[in-house]
Amino acid sequence: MTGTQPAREAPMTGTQPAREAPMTGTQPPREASVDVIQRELTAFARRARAAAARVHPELPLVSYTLLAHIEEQRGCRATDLAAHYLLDKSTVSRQVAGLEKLGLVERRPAPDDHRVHVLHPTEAGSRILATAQTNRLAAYQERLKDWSAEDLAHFAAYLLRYNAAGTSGLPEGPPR
Amino acid sequence: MTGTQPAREAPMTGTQPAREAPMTGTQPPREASVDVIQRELTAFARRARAAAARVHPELPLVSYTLLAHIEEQRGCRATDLAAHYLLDKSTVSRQVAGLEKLGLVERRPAPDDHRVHVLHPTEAGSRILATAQTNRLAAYQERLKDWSAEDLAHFAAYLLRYNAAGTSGLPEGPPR
DNA sequence: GCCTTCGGTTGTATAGTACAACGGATACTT
DNA sequence: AAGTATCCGTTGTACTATACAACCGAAGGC
Repeated sequence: MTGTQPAREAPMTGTQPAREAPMTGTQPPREASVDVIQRELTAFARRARAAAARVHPELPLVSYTLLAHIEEQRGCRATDLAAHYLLDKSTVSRQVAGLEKLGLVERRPAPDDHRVHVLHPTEAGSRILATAQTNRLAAYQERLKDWSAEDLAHFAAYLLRYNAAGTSGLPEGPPR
Repeated sequence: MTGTQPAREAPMTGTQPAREAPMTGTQPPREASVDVIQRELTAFARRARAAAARVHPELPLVSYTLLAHIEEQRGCRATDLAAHYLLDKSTVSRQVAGLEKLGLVERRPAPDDHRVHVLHPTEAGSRILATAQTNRLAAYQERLKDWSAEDLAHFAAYLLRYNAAGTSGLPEGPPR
């Protein structure tokens, strides 16, 4: 497959030599870069589940993610989770129910609005989350051990920037 | 680290000046960067399925991915797909069966080894893949429209570099 | 006080996936 | 040559993740 550690200045793979633009500025063609980004992010997404299962087999991927978000937000509603991860509320409902049954989160009725359940990690939830997070982080550290601090910072910034768009507004696509 | 990470919303977003870390004790925020990377990639993975469904509702995410890989490789075996995406061979077998039933791939027995099926996209497969790819690319173009060509190239390079590690060797984790 | 909206649950259906057991084919060893 | 191990793939079974639709109860608007 993609050999090893391709030079970071040559992002175009696939079938395009992208030769048609001398471009004077050594600009790697926008479109080729976008194509690579698309492909690589997709490949990552496809592997994510299996990777997560290896890193923290005790906590399924979705549970981990939702629990992490709950803790991160210091309590949130199911609807927030659904919006953040583009999930149906029924999915979130069941996930949360599962987490509750496992004793990892608790639902507190909101005092002002009797409809909402504010979700909080329990003691056990925080604990298991912490260890999962540790394992996870260790795996990433291992994988990224050859990266310079500068590259890491840049990569992180790019990912943040990428994800920052479209987490709430659903900018694209029909309502399916 | 107990659950909550230290610097979670990293101060750097967008295009950031990439100053050389002064390195003198203070902060190569390596760990913080890795944490952000971990978090953001996970968030992306969680949204990928829904996003894919919006972009090309006709072709399920997995089918799309596998088909794309088949075409990209100009024919490959089921085992290659399994290795590349960390999937069980049974999963791949069923996925491929589905693609075949849809008339999108065909299995040709390899002449030299009678065990393997070499997978190739059919005409229809290439066609539907092309349109899906177009939609997908358009969505990414839209999302990344504010990025400079340089940033795109860098981001693409980082993703390639990230994914290049560990696609084959399974460097981490016990066999569960 | 109705109707609407909102947050959430439950019913039902469908992908996607893993693991285990197996079958057929090839390769390795003696 | 025979026997064994190995590899590629399929099938049986079970479970997770997910969506959509129908629903319920609580707020809110008029």
